[in-house]
Amino acid sequence: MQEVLNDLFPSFSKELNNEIQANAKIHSFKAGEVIMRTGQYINNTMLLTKGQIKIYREGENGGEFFMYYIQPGQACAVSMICASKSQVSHIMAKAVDDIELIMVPLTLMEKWMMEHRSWYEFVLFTYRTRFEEVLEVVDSIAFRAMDERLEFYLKRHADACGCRDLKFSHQDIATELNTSREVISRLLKKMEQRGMLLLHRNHIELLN
Amino acid sequence: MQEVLNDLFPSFSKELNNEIQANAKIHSFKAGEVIMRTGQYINNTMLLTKGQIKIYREGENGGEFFMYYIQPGQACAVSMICASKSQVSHIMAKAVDDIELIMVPLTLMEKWMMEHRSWYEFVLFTYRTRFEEVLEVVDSIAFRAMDERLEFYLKRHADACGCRDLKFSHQDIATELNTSREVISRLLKKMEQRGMLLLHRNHIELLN
DNA sequence: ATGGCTGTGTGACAATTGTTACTGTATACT
DNA sequence: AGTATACAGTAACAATTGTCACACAGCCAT
Repeated sequence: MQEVLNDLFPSFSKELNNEIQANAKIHSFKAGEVIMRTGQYINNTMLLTKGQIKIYREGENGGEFFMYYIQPGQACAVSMICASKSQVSHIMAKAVDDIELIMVPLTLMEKWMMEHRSWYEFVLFTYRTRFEEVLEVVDSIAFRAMDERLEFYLKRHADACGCRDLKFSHQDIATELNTSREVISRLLKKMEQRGMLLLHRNHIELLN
Repeated sequence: MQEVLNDLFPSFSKELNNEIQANAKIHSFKAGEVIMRTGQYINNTMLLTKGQIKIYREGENGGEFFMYYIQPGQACAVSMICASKSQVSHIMAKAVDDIELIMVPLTLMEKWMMEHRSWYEFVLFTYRTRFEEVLEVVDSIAFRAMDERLEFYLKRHADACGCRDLKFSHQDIATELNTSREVISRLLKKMEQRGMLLLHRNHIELLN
């Protein structure tokens, strides 16, 4: 675990690393598993060490609106914020691929805030970047029409996987943008005609 | 100031109150003044003691999308998050009426996190509630059509002022929801026909 | 190969939202 | 009082988005 921590969380102090190794547990989830449900009580802060997590906001009618990715070396801001009072989660987290994460009990999470400057800074950095990311999401839905939102969506996923080949069906995208498949098909077709991408079955190839 | 602190921030410890009185400055703004601009550097955390503040997200084309209110006894979460590294603001804050606030230099804000448990809890509480509030905003635009968003908007403003008479023009509402006046007029008219409210000039009276 | 399933393409249409244009009416100002 | 201005109502139309219906192609299992 020492190696993983040094690699992915280089800002953590030696003492903090020792505390983590002494107290935290490693969990793993299979691809597609739901890690945290809306309404579930949160008792741990999670540090992601392997794989990717997607964070969704759930609608009343079963919608799953995509908000952001969590990458290795990052933490779940919601689990940190809620942790302080064993609050209920307002989001849903799903494993994209097989993942591994370090679970820190909330009591320690709080204790370390006082004792370890590097932990304090990490937590605040996490808060800040997630807040900003959610603000960008607000932007995209408050100010932009579906065509631009789709571009924004594709771009973020390409950034997340670091590749130009996205393995989604049109229905997947429609669900995560809370619209219908036909709308996505139409808009993708237009983007293909403009030379922005190539469409394949279950797979979109970004150009340019 | 002691009295104001006791009244509006009852959770603060005596020692914290003393520190605040020794180090913080009181500022005031007139109704309608912009307190913080998008892109502006943040060097202070702000505690509101009088009046109300509205927080907006600004669009590229000049839109002012309303996100939430700050009430007396509350703080600006963005200024706390950004403060830690003198970051740039991603939101715009405007005084609704004449306001007064306590300005805390960011260096102290950080120092107190370590030294005063009541400050630490206050900051985390602020983060958490704001994050949740923004998530609700995401909900409203991601999952709901304009009629429901308008209801949500009116409800929040009625809660904020604690009254059933909202002194807005249709244009005000349209701007803050990033739509056009005609759309708001149409929807308000329908709501009036359903007996949900009464329309007057520059003034909407909620019923029920 | 056959049949069944999922994913995609498309047309037609409905509903919502955005835009333009033009009223009239209340309010503020001189 | 008379004028200018901001506000509100509304009709007509455009554009976008949502819904329904159906065709067809690729893939998998038998």
